[in-house]
Amino acid sequence: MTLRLVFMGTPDFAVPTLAELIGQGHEIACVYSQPPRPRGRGLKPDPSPVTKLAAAHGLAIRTPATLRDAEEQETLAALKADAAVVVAYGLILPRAVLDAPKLGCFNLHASLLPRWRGAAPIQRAIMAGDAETGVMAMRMEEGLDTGPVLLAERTPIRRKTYGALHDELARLGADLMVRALGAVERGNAQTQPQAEDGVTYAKKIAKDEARIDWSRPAAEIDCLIRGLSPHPGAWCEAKGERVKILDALPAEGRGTPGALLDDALTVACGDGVLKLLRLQRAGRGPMDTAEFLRGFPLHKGETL
RNA sequence: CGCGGGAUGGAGCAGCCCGGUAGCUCGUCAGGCUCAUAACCUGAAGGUCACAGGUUCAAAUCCUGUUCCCGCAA
Repeated sequence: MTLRLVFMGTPDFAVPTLAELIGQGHEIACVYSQPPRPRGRGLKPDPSPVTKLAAAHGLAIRTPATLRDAEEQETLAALKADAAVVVAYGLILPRAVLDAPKLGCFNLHASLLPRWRGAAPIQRAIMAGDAETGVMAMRMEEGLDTGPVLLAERTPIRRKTYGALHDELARLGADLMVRALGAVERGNAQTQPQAEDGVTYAKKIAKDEARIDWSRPAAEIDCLIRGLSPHPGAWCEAKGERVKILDALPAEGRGTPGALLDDALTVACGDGVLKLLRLQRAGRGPMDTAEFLRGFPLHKGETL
């Protein structure tokens, strides 16, 4: 039993799902992804992670800048797919596209909807200090992440970083989507409308959000650091140099916000203190506190 | 050619501008000391200073090219 699918996705988060669908033996009629954009050092155009995986498997690839024009929609409809699987694609799907696949379009979203609809659900959940998050497979509608849910999987956030949670959810999501499609294929998929209460939106991360304001409570800064680690990385300035903080642990204590309370990178915050555990200087690799201090001495009394 | 930083014993760095015996903080090993709070003392091993050319009596250090890593930006 296999389905004829169209896959739409772009970043690393979507890769495990595509890989799993290929592994399951589904027929991938075409893979849609964002066009190669100038990125990285040198601003050289680089194909998206999904594009690379699709290319490695010899799959048909399309990278339109938009799905709004009729010609592109006809091309899609001509594929006569059973279903479309959409994971972090990055383009709005117009009605015509949503209606093209026989069984519909299904989306994988990395949050416990209706909380954190939108672009950066994993980061926002951590930054907000949520106790748990998860992934959901839903049937797509025209609204932004508003469709009825088929399956969900939860996971506690604890002290996970964005990077760790991202990878975990990408794996859980891949498995979830395979199961959801299985139900769809058998015709016994159950869907449940999203709750009307508790809707929040996960806005994209703005660059000025990544700068640490030591006058904020330690617990809040801790969430900011984990939510942005390792990318793009919360940062502060030390000796006029930009330093990313990749991991830290809140503790008891008090002092002038930004002040170092010892020789081991314990920083005073607006409420409580934060022990910096892993950091990275511009141009250098990430390193633990002890290593960092050997090459970049910071002492009690200095201020970040 | 978007801007910029970096490559030095196992780790993190200094030295490079003002060429001339390779240094610091750790780690490792040996011995000593001490029964303990990331201990201390002594000693030792370990580096073709990313790679390839060039300049020079002499290059980690100056010049040229190459490779790799990273920050910004997107």
